[in-house]
Amino acid sequence: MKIATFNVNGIASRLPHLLLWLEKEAPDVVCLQELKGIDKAFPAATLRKAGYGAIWRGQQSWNGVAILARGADPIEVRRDLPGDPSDDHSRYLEATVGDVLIASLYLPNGNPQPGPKFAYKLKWFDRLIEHAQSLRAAPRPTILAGDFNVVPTDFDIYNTRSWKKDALLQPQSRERYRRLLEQGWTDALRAKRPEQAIYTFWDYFRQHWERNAGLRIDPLLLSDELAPRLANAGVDTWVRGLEKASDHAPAWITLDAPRKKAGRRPRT
DNA sequence: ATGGCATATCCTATATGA
Repeated sequence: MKIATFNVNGIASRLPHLLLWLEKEAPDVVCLQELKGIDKAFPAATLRKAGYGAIWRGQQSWNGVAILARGADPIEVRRDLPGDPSDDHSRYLEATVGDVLIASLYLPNGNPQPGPKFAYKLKWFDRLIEHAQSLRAAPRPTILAGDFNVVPTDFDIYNTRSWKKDALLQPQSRERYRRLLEQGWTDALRAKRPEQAIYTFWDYFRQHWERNAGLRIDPLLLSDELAPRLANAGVDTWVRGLEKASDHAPAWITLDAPRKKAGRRPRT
């Protein structure tokens, strides 16, 4: 089973890339972020023709998240992060696909900092930590995937020099990410490739892609029911190299089939 | 300290992103 997350930076502009990638890599479940369009503009029929059922929560111009499933329809569990009824950004969507609970999330960027946007980011992060804790309380295979807008450590960026004051590297952001992981989530790509420089974002400026000057900000977090099943993990960097690409590339994991429960084996 | 580029929209200009 292959599960991926991809910040498309505008699904209308990126639809050709999305379809090409789906066809080539055939992920079973996909979390999308930054749809940047209203619900009515979501290309559900086109994705259906490509073999994917979908749920989505759009928004005019900004944000927007979706969950796709190959040959299946994700069953929506929630479309809001709890904790602030006044928050109307489309940044969180949660569904079940088979026996897996999966969340597609787009954490606020938070720049410039300090300021109201950074305060919103930290508050949103606190709400995520609280909700994630409640998810951990249930014994169910769970994945949190998306654009977390945090560079977890200095190893997750090509060079910190011009990013020291950026919201993505602030101690407050990193401390929250660490606190989230401490609940018992496994950062799949880092767990699988502890010594490797892995990036999922290369900004459009200053030829960052050409220089592989990237950031790793699109993780997939696994609950402890799933961590032992982690088989492989990677980034489809070829998508970032396409003409008119998103500034993010899809990140993915593969999971082994669940182990048969001991004692349930039929006698031969 | 600024800007480089890309996207979307109330589009010869502005807001947002990371």
